[in-house]
Amino acid sequence: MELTTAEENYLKAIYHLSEGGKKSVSTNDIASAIQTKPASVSDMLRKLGEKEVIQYRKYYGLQITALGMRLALQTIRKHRLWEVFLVDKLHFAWDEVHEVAEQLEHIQSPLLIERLDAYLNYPKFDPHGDPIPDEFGDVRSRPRIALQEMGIDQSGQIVAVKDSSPAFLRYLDKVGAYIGARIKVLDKVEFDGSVEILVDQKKTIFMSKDVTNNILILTS
Amino acid sequence: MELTTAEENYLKAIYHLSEGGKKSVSTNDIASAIQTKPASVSDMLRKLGEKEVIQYRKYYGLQITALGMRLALQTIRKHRLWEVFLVDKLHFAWDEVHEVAEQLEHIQSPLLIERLDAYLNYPKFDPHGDPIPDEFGDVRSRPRIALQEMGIDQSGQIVAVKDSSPAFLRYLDKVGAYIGARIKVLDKVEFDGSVEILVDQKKTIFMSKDVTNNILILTS
DNA sequence: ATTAAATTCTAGGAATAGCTAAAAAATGGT
DNA sequence: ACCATTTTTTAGCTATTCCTAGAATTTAAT
Repeated sequence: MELTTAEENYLKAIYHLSEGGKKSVSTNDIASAIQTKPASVSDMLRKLGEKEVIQYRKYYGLQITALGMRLALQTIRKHRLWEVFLVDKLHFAWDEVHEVAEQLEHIQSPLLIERLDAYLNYPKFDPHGDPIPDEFGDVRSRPRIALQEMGIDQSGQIVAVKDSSPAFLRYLDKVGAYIGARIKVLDKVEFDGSVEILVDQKKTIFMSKDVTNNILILTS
Repeated sequence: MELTTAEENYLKAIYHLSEGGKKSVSTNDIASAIQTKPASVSDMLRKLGEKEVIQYRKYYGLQITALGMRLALQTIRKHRLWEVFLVDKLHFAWDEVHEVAEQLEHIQSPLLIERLDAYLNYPKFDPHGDPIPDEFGDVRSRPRIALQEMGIDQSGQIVAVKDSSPAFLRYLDKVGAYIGARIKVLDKVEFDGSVEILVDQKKTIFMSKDVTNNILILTS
């Protein structure tokens, strides 16, 4: 079963909104997620329902089907593999990859993705630390906690960011807090929640609570 | 000025047909080149005329403008760079690259192409030996002759193929006549026009006239 | 030069995907 | 339980790009 580019984008948004912990996904949510109008969303939901990638009951919510899940994960896999390519091979910055990957994810060629995956050495996480589903849609996610939740002397590795806005990513780059960096909590300030951390056993930096809440750590 | 994917494909076809030595490009030619109906072509020509990438007079032919030329060469540049990527990096075979490159060429990101070009080490020719235009649309083409036209003892390098059908490309791969191979003509058979050549100073192979007419050589 | 054949264009229609405006249904406050 | 607000859907339009059928124009043949 083939999906158009627009359908793939809707399905991906629906998947992300479903995973986001929300019990039910609303038409308005989807509309603002993909920058379109609710009326257009209604139209598309009907179509996605007919294609059986979602179960759709008018005025009530929708539920993504097993088929829909599989297709969404395929698109997400492609998106994240391309992001790895752009950053690792073409030296794009974190904040430059998204819109290009958004286009590349719609290229249709199973062989291409297979070869790209091999070429990148079967990466398990994208540059933002999000897991890359395998060809069957299986995602191996690791238990992660916010840097803010860590205790003094606890150490781990930066594996993801919650906020991936260009401004935030640029800040992280500047202070050397890249995905994969090994960090250790040296001190926490009670008063404002700011944290002092050691990065890669050599550089000490301070981060505000706003920042540490947005950095996810795989503890060790 | 922005072109849609469909417009880019028409313009590219028009460019190729114009370069093909034809004095004027017909609606039928375009239709068969891009596998569509003449009626659809007429429609599109009107639109391309309005966008001033071609000069179009109903019932008489069309002429590609300087603007159209520049845009067509940009698309061709992208197509050929992607082909190099697919073959050099992802180890695609000659006959597997075309349809994927056909999709990749429409990705819009000047930065991507700039980085890809650098990553591939600024290649001047694609895997079929066709020249890659630079960012300004300049093409440095080399004088090439058909293998069939070479004399005995003349040597050179395979730089392109006229017929790039999968069957032909597979045949070339099988006999070891890849793009870039250095060859020397050992003998020519008067009777049927077949040619005996030495490939890379080690392997001797026979090729029929049909084959040698489709292989282009940069003589040395 | 006139007619037949081929080519090319126009008209009208279908599918996709978006929009606005307005109707229908669900939700929330009192 | 009712009414107002919010959410969602439907209806009707627009634009793109393709199609078929048929009309207009050019070309080729006698």
